[in-house]
Amino acid sequence: VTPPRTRSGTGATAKTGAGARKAERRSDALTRERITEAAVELLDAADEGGLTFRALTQRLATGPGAIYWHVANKSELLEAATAAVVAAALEAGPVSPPAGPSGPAKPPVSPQDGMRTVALGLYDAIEAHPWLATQLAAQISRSPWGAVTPRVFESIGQQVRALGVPEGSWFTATSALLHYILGAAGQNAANSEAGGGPHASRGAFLDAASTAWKELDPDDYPFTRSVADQMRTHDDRAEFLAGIALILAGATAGA
Amino acid sequence: VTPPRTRSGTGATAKTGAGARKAERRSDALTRERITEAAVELLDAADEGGLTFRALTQRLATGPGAIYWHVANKSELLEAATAAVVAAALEAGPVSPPAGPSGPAKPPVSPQDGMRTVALGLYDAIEAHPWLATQLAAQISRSPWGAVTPRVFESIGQQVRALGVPEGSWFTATSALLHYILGAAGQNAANSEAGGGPHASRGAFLDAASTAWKELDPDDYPFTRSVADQMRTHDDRAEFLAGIALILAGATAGA
DNA sequence: ACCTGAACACCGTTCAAGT
DNA sequence: ACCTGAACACCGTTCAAGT
Repeated sequence: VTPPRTRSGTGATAKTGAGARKAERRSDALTRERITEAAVELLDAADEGGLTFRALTQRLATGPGAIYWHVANKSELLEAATAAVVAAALEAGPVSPPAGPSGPAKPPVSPQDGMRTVALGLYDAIEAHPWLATQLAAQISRSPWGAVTPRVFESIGQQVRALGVPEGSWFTATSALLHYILGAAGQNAANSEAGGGPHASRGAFLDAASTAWKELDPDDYPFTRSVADQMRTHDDRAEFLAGIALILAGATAGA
Repeated sequence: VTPPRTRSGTGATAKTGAGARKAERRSDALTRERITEAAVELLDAADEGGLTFRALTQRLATGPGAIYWHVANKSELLEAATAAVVAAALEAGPVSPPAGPSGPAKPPVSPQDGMRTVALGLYDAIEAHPWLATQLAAQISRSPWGAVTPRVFESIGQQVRALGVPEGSWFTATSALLHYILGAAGQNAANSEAGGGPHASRGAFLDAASTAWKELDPDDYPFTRSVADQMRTHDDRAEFLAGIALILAGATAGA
């Protein structure tokens, strides 16, 4: 009575129109991968609340029992969706994991470029899948022994090491970078999401926030007011990378 | 037909036994503060999932309609609970907000101590209320114009300024610190929570994680394996402060 | 082995009705 | 103005039954 535990696929992000797709083909068998793929699509379409066993059964043209045969419960499904998206985001990075039987030896990248690649890979994945930041954070703190945590930690950590951070600070620096990446990218994703379109009302969103900040009480909020413009005018990607650079400066300074 | 919008109280964390309390007194009127207080208690007792309108009505000895008269919906209730706990955590800090008609002038604190006080205030609040990290992160990214975001941002930012960080880096440094604090404290809270007791099986939790990390494939996970011990043996509070110091070192270095 | 779908115990929210 | 509580539309999950 043990369900099959197939390894989670890597490329589970099949792009489709955001609209609800009607029940379609169902000639091929139901697999853990197909379920995970559908889960990712539902999460992308309607964020957190979009993933429902009802919606899932409709999209896959089955009953809930069929899904529960492949997946233990909803949180396992969320873990699988997270793992799939993270794997896809990280495999393009400079630390490509299995590497095969030694391919044609990629050109070496500078440590700075390596770090940027990893950080932006996660940044872009979170922008494409806004639910990812929350899920990743939850999974990392809830089960550090899971598959996802070491995968992310390793990718960042290898860059930390390559950049010459002293060994005593490896854990601290990697943790700081990890938390910053998730937090900043998550915030950016929320900004991008506001208003539906990827860039439609993003400016309006930031304008509203900036304006609200400038209307705060000058006595209680002098700092926030003074920084309101800095927040509205910045380029998000550049700002994100500036944060990475700032942390790395601290990590290599000896701390 | 507009419900009253009383200002959210500051000290809403009334400590009570963790067990479910039976329906009690109900002589006094229902207020937004009393509802928020009960919400915080339910969240503390059973994390995220513990806050339910059913549980809330039972604890307050009312029907759901009564609660909906004071509070628009569940997410507003979560916002209020977050705001109350954050206010309590921050009011002890070095930047005490209204300050009254200039009291007896507190002894000046060094910028380093000020930063530590603010950071540890949030750290402790998150450890006492593990749901806080997620809620705060969600609220900060979803509505930067809300009441909570500027409150937290200001507290951290004033310390950043006091520490002599160049103005061009204020926003970046404050963001990095904020995300680090939420992430690291959230992770610590999850560790503490594992096993119910505050310190009961925390060691076991970290041991399990550390052991799992050391059993990873040496080819794919050299870095994670090498820091497995660093993660198990560290003192959490010291590690947390080391992260703060690391980011500040980067921020003051010129970045 | 794999799938079906009715059923169960919940949940947030509404709203006519009371005081 | 404030509260009651039945009702609604959902949700995750189970499980006897089919193939």
